[in-house]
Amino acid sequence: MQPNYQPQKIEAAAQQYWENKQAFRATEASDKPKYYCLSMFPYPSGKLHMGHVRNYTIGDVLARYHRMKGYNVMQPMGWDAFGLPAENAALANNVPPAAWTYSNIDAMRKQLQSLGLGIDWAREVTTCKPDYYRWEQWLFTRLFKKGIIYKKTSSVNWDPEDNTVLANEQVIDGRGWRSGALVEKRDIPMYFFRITQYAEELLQGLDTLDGWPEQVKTMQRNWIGKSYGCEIEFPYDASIGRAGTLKVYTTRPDTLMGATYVAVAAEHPLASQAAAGSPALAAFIAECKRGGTAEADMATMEKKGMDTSLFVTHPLNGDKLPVWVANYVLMGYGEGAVMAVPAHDERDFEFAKKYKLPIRQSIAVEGQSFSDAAWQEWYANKERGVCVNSGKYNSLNYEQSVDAIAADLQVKGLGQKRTQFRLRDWGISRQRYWGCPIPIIHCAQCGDVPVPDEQLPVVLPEKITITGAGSPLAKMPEFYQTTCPQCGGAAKRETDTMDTFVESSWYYARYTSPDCTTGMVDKARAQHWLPVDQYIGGIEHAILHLLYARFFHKLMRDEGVFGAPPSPQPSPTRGEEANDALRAFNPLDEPFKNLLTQGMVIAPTFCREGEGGKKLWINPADVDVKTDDRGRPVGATLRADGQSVIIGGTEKMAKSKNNGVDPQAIIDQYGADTARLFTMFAAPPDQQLEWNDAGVEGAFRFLKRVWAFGYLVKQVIDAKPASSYEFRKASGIGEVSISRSRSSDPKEVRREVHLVLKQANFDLAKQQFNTVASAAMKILNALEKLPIASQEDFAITKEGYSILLRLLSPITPHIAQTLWKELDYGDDILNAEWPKVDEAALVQDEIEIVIQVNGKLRGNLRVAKNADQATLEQLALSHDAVQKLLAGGTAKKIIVVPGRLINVVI
RNA sequence: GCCGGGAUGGCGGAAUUGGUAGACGCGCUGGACUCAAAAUCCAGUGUCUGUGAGGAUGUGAGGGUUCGAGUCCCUCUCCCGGCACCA
Repeated sequence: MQPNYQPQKIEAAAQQYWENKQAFRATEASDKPKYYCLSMFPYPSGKLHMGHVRNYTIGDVLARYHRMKGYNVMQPMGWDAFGLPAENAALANNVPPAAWTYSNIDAMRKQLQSLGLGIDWAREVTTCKPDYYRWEQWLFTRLFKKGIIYKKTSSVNWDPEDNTVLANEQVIDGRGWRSGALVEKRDIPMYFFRITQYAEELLQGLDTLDGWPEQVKTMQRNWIGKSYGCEIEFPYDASIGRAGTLKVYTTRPDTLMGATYVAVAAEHPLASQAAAGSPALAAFIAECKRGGTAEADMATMEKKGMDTSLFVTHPLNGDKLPVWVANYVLMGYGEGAVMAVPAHDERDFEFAKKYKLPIRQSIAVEGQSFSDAAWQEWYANKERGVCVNSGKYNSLNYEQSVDAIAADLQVKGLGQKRTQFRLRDWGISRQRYWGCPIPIIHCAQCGDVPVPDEQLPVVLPEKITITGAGSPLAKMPEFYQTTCPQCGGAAKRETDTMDTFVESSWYYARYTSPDCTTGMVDKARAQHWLPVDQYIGGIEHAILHLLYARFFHKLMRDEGVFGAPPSPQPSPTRGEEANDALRAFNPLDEPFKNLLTQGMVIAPTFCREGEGGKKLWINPADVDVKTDDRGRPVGATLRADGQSVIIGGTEKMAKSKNNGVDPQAIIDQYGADTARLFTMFAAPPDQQLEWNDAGVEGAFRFLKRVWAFGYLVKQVIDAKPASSYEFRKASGIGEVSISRSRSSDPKEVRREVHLVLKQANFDLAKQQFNTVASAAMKILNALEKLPIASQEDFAITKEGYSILLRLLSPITPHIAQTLWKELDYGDDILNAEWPKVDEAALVQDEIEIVIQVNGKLRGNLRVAKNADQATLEQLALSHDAVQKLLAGGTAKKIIVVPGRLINVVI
C-alpha cells in the first residue's frame, strides 16, 4: 500500500475494476427490489460544467447508497441532443449540427466517465438518432389520428429582416439578436398537443406525488391554474355591423354589477371590425402586434388601450358599456376579452384611472370605506365582501351572489358557471432544422396525412448548410418532395420539426429498453423498471419539462405502450369519495415517484471597467483576494499584473461573467473524489452551491487524512501485534503515556461513531448529503483521538474505520473501494452491507442537561439518565446561578424538558 | 407584473422540526516541526465589554404569540428560479 494518497492512480484503477466487472450493468434478473435512479440527461454542449458534476454526483450518491442498502439499481445516461445551440454553433464555426453534436457527445461521455459515475452505459440513448425519434414520430401519428394533436394558428416572434422565427431568448429588448430588427408577432399554423384535455388529471395526479417537493407541486398547480367562474355574454346589435354577443370569462361574477367597460385583445374580431373604419385604431392594433410573445414582457409593459367606439349591453342591468382594445388582454387566454371592474381589480383600476373610465363600487367590506382616489388592498377581497350598488344582489356574499347571478344569466341564455384552466395547449412546431421531423405529408387532395408506419422514421438529413435565415428543410426539395400515402399524388412533406421538449418527455421510458425495435419501449422491461424511483434535476425544470413528461406518460399509457390497462381516471362526476381511491401513486399514471430538485452552482465575479464603462470580466482563477487579519476581503488583484480589480457579486456560473470553473481542471488536479466530495459537502442539494477553491483544498486535505489513517491501520494489521507493547509499537505511540480523557476513551469514541452514524442515516433519508460528508469528518476526528494501545482500541478503530469507508463510499467511491480492499474488509465495497447502528453503544448512565432562568441559559448539570422530575427541579433550584437570580424569592414555575433542559421561571 | 423559493459569524453551511445558536469545513490568529518554505500537527476564533471568572448582545428589518422563537403568525426589504420557442 502506498503511504501517500494518489488520486489519479487509484481512480483509474477503480474505474478499470468496475469496467472489467461490468459492475453497473443492470438486468431485470434479480431477486432484489429494483431502484431506478435517473438524473436529467444533459444537452451535449461539449463541455461538462459544474451543474452537471453536481447533478450526476447527487444521482450517483443515491444510486450507490441504495445498492449498498440491497437494491437492484439501474442508473442510465443519455443525450438531449436536438436543439438550438447546434444550429448556433453551425453558424459560428461552419460545422454541421450533427457532426458538432456527435463529437460533443464523445467528449462529454469521457468527462462523465472520469467522474466515476456508476452508470449502465449499455442503455445510452441519443435523441437525435433515428432509432430514438422514430418512435416519437410513431406516437405522433397515433395522437394525430386520435385528435390529441391538432393544427391551429399561433403567434411567434418574427424577425422581418432574417425572415426567421426567433426563440424568446433570441429576442433582446424587442429586437432580433442577429439582425437587430424590431421583432413582431406573426400568426403561423402549428401543431398542438391537446394537453388541456389532461389538465384535470395532471392536477389531481399531483396529490399522489408524496415524494415530490411541495414547492414544485405548488408551482405546477398554479401553472395548471384551475379556476371556478362564469362565462358571460354581452350582446350587441346590428348598429355595430351585425348582431352578436361578446363572450368573456371571469372568476369574479360577483362583481358583474360593477363592470363599466369591456376590453378585447388586439387580435379580437371586434377589434378588427372597429379598426376597419378607424385608421387611428388600426395603427394602435399594429402597435400592439409589435414586440415579442414572452409573457414576462407582456405583463411588465405599460398598459395601453384605445376606445373602439363600439358598445355592448350589460347582460343584467342593460347598461351600454364601451368596448376598448387593450394591450394587456391576450388572444390566447380564455376568450380574448375581459369584463372590466375597475373598483375590484387592480389592473382595471389603473386602466380606468388612466383613461378616465367610470369606477363603480359593487363590493363592500365592513369597517372599510371606498374611495376611487387610490387602490386599497381590500377592494379585491372575496372572502369578506358583500354586494352593494347591485340591485337585487345587495348584501349577498361571494358564494350567494355568484349563484344568484349565474342563475339569472342562465335564464337569459347569456352565461353560466364554468371551470377554466390557465394551462394552454402545447404548440410543438418549430421552424428549425435540428429537431425531430414532424411526420406529416400535406396533400392537396387528402389534406394533412400522417406518415404510415412502414415509412417511419422520417429521417432528418444530416448534411446541410445553415444560413440563419429561414428554415433549412423548407429549402431542400429532396427532403420535402414526396407522394401522398393515401392517393399517391405529388405531395409536400412537413418541414417543421418538433419542440425538443418532446424528446425529453419520454427518454426515461426508453432507457428501460433502449434497443427495442418493435415499439417505444419493450412492455415487460418498461413495466419492470418504471416508475423512476428517484429523479434528480435542476429546479429550473419544475414546470415545463416535468409537466410535459407527466403528460407524455399518460399519453403513452392511453396508447397502450406499457401494455397494461389504464387506471380509471378522476372525473368531476365520480364524486370526491370515488376519486379518493385514485390519490395513491400509480406507476402507469405518473413517471417519477420521487423528485429531488437541485440548486444552481454559483461563483464570485471580478471585473474591471473598460473603455466607455464596459465591464471586462476576469476569471476568479486569475485573481488573488487580499484579506485583513480577520479574513475579511479588503481587495483583489489580477495575478498577471498585480493591479487591483473590482469584486463583483456571487452569480450563476456563466460565460458572460467569465466566472466558470472547469470541472476537468479540478479532476485533473485533485481527482474526481475531491470534486465529488466538495460538491456534496458545500451545500445541501436543493440550495445554491457556491464554488470555493479553498473549500476544494479542504476536501482534498480530508481525503489525504483518510488515506493516512488507513495507512496507519494497515501498518498495525501487518504487524500482527499480540501485546499492548506491540500495539503501541505498531501504531507509533511507543512508550508515551496515555491519559484517557473522554475523547480518547474507547467506549466514548465508539459511542461517538455510532451516534454520528445514526445522524448520518437520518440525514441520508432527508437527502441532505452535506451533513453526511461532515459525519464522515466527525468520525475520522473521533478515531484520530483514540490511541491504539490494545486489542480493544484496535477493534474499535477498525470497526469505526469500516463505518467511515462505507459512509464515504457513495460520495467518494474510488478511495473507499481502494482502502476497503487494501485493509481486507472485503473485495468490493459496492456490495458491502450498509453499516448498522449499535444502539447499545449509545447508552449513557449520566447525561448533561441545561439550566435556564426565564428561558436564558444559566448553566448545566450532569444528572443520572433516569432522574425523576422532582429530583431535577430540586437540582435546578439549588444551582448556584439560579440561587443568585432567585435572591431568596420563589420560582413561579419550573418547566422540565426530559433529557434536555430545566427552565426556572421567576 | 404573476407564480415559487431564499436571507444565520470574515465565508459555505449545521441546529433530529418550538428547547444549549454557530456542528462540520474554509479563512484568519498564535504555536510546534524546519536553515527556510511547503506539507503536516496542536490551540484559539460571532460581536461588544471585562485583567479574569463573567456580563451584555446576536439568525435580513420591524412587530406579535410563548416559560422559551433561527424555527410559528403579521408587515416590509433585498436576492434567486420559472413565465409556455434556452435546455
